[in-house]
Amino acid sequence: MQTLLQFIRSQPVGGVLSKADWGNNDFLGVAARVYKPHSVICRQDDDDDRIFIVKSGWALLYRGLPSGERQIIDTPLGGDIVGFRSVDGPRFASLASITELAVYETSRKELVEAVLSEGRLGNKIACSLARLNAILAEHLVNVGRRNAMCRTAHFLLELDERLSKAGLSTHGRYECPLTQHELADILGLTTVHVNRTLRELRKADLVSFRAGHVEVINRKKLVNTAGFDGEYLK
Amino acid sequence: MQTLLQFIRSQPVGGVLSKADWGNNDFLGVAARVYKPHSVICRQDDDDDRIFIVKSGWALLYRGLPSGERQIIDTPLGGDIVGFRSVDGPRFASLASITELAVYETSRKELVEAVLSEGRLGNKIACSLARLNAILAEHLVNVGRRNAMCRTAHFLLELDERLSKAGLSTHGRYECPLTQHELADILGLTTVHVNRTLRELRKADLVSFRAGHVEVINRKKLVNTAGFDGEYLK
DNA sequence: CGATATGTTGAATACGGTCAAAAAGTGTGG
DNA sequence: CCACACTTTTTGACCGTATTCAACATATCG
Repeated sequence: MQTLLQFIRSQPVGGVLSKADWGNNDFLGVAARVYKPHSVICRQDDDDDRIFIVKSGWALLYRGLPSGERQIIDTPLGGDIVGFRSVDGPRFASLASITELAVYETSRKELVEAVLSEGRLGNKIACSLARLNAILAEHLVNVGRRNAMCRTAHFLLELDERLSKAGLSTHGRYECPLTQHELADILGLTTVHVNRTLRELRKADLVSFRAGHVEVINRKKLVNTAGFDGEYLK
Repeated sequence: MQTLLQFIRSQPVGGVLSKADWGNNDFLGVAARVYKPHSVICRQDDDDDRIFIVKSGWALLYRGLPSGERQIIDTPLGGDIVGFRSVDGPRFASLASITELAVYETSRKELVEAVLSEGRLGNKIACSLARLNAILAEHLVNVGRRNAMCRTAHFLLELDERLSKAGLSTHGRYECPLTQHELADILGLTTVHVNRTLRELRKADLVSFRAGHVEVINRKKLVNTAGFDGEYLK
C-alpha cells in the first residue's frame, strides 16, 4: 500500500526526505479520504482547487463533450497526482471512482506553498507530472496511429506494467474493474467494437479479458502486435 | 521575444524571481542555441539528458512507430519545456525544428539540482508541465472523440490561441509552417484526408489554411463546430 | 424476482484510408 | 532565366475498419 510519504520518498527522489521532515499523514493540510465505488469526486468546470494523490483503488479521469460523448484521459492508480493545473480556474476534467478509492487531498494553494519552500517536493511533483506526460503521449500515439487490435493490446499491457509495480499484477494476471464501455472511452472506440476486438485477442491467444480478469496468454506475441515498450512508464 | 528569464518570471509564478536571482542567459549552465530549419535536435531512444526550452520558432515533438508511421505529440512553441522526464533513460520522442529554432538547452541533472535548491523554479516547472498535460489531454480528446472536421478546426483554434499569446496571431490570422502531411501526423489522419477536410472547412467559410497562412473566417461557427474552449491553454 | 447494467452478435452504413496519378509550388544549378 | 528534381497539394475511384442500429443474452443487484 502506497502512502503519501512513500510517494514523496519514491523514485526518482529516492528517499531523500526523512519521515521526520514530513510526518506521515498530516503533512501540508493533507486529508486522507475514502470514496465509495462510482462516486464523482470532482467535476469538469468546477472551480475548486483540490488536488488528489491516489492511495489505492481505481479511478477515471475524463473529459465530457457537448455531444454527450466522453474521452477518458487516464486511469490514475496508486501514487498518481490528479488535478494539478498551471493556474487557478475551472477544472477541465472530471474524476470518478470505479472501485472504493482512497486518496490524499490537498489544495493547489497549499501544495504550491509547500513546493516553494521545499525543492525536493517540487522535484517530486515535476517528475510525477513528467511521467503522466509520457503516459498521455503514449495514449495519443495509441489512439492516433494504432488500429483497434494494437490499441487494446497496448493498453492492457500498460495496465499490467503499472499494476505490477504496485504488486497488483503477477505473471500477467490482474483484476481490472473497467467495463467494455469504459474501455471504449479510453481507447477512442465504440463499446461494440471493443467487444469484438477483445474476442479476437482471445481467439488469437494473445490476451483474455473476461469478467474483470485480465490474463496475458502469449506475452511475446502480444508485445509484438502492440508495439509495446514500457520505458515510458518509469 | 521570450527569454528564459521571461519564461521563469511568467505566469503563474508571476515575476517572483528578480533578475539578480538568476542573471539573464547564463543561469544553470543554460546554453542558448539556434537550429536550422528541418534539423533533428534529439532522437527517440537516444540516451542523453538534455532538456530544451523553446525561445522562438516552430518545432515538432513526435514518436515513431515500428511501422514507419509517426504521431506528433506536440508542436512546442515559445516558453514550452521539452524533454523533461521523470527518470534518466532513453528518450521516447524525437524533437525536430520546422523553422529556424532558438532554444535554451540544459541538462536534467542541472535542472533537477536547480529545482532542489530553489522552490520557485520547481513550481514554475511543475506548472509548465501541468499545462503541457492539459494540452496533451485535449489532443487525446481530439483524436479519440472528434471527427476529422472538428478535430482539424479545434487544432487550428488551439494554434491561434497559443500564438496570440506570443503576439504571433492577430484577428485570427497567423503564419503556420506545417505541411498537410505534418498536420495529418498531429491529427491522426492521412494527408489525403487532411487535404479534403481543409477544403471543406474553407468551403464552409469557417477557416482557411493555404500556403502557410491560416485565417479564421467565422470564429463563432468555428468555435462551435470544434467544441473549442481555450481554458486548458492557460 | 424484476429491473438495470453489461456483454454479445448480426446487418447495413459511413468515415476515413489506400492506391494512383496529376497539378502546383519550391529550390538548385547551369 | 530556364530546366530539372523534389516536395507538397489536389483529385478520383475503390476499399476496409470501425460505427450505427437493433436485438438478444447474461450478469448484477436491490
